[in-house]
Amino acid sequence: MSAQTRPENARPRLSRERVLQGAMAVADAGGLAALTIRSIAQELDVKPMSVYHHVANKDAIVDGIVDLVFSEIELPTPGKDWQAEIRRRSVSAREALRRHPWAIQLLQSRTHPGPATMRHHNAVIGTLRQGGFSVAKTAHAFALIDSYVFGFALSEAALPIHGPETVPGVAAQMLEGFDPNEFPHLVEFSVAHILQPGYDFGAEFGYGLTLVLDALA
Amino acid sequence: MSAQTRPENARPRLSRERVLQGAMAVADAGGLAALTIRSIAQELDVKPMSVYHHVANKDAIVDGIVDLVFSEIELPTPGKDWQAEIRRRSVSAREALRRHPWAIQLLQSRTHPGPATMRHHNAVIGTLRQGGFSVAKTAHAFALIDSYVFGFALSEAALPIHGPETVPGVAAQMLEGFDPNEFPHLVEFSVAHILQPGYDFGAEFGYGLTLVLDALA
DNA sequence: CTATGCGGACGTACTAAGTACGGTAAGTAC
DNA sequence: GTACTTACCGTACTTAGTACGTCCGCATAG
Repeated sequence: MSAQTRPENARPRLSRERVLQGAMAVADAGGLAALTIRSIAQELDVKPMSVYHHVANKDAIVDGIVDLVFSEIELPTPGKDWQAEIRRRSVSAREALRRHPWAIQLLQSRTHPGPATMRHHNAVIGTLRQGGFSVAKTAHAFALIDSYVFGFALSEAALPIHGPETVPGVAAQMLEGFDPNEFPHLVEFSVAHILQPGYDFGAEFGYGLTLVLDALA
Repeated sequence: MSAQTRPENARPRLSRERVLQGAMAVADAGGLAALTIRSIAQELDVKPMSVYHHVANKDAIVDGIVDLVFSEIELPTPGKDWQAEIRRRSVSAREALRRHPWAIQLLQSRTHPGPATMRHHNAVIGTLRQGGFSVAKTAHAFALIDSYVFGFALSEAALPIHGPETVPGVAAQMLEGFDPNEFPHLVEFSVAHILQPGYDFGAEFGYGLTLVLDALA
């Protein structure tokens, strides 16, 4: 029998793509702290040092998975209605960052954008320019929109809330050790809003996005 | 001679406060990666394990310095003109995060707010409420403003730019390895705006802040 | 078929970091 | 003085990133 292919039950060959996908799976499951060379190797059913045949070092892996996240964001189409296109891309970006919250804190430290990141920025800028924005206005709009989108994702990820049922416990824990009378506005806000049934911070996103896009128009 | 006081040239006693100040100095100087127990100890002229007599673990140090950053933000005063007060606090917040850019990526993972953080949130919410915002509108405004402020700080910190003279080199490095024709909008934007003398991303902050505050009014 | 070369996977081991555990010395209360 | 407390430190264990060298299996040359 020819040995040109591996036995069916063998794992496929390692590759840069498989390393990055494995790394993303690890980060999704356990957060950035769980992302170690050893955990990635285990996820891929391989020994740690094998990973290094496909990526230079851990930083390259991190750069790679950040670009993977950008590749999940729907690109706006330059030439079409800018407001609708930017809205679609913003909603998509927020969803991507919700799926991969660990990516947010990496956005800051990564200075080696990958191809998906470049395509993304190019498409956003092109959509604004062809939507009638001058170069200077494009800069304003780009800064405002992305600050809002990424900032919202940051706030959302900072909330230790995973499902409505966890809200009361978290709120109680945050206030524990403090005198409630010292923070009357915070207490009123918690009781009258956050602790109400049906509270969902994520719903705020659309409200702010509409306000921002209208303000730019 | 009495030994009730240490010799003059001796370092002062360690304390939780000195540990946090030392940790902040280390982070300011070398970023989060440089923040290790050993580096903090060296900064304080002490051995590593001595630090642990004043803080429970490294996480407690991180929680502590995040709260220190919040303590540097000017609080808005409930009852006064909300727009002016929120603007002052937002400008102050952005400046604090520029002094301590490492704090941004920590905002996300910290779920144990300190007293300064609580005071800050309380003051912001109080200012909005007494500015005439309903509880629901306060939630909208709070989410929008803070998303913008923190998101802007995140974007600003993500730029590997430290002074105008470094811009061309960074831009060149980012495009290196890519075909410029693939990203025409990005190239136009870079050439026509970013590479112009006097370009300063930070100046965008005020523009977006005004737009956001006006939209809320 | 055998020999040979190459590249992917791996074993070992070094360094740095967090921190558990117990020791020691200086101060404090009586 | 004696006993207790507090602050500081020495040692050592564990987990991480990764440099270095080895081995094995496949592909191609002969």
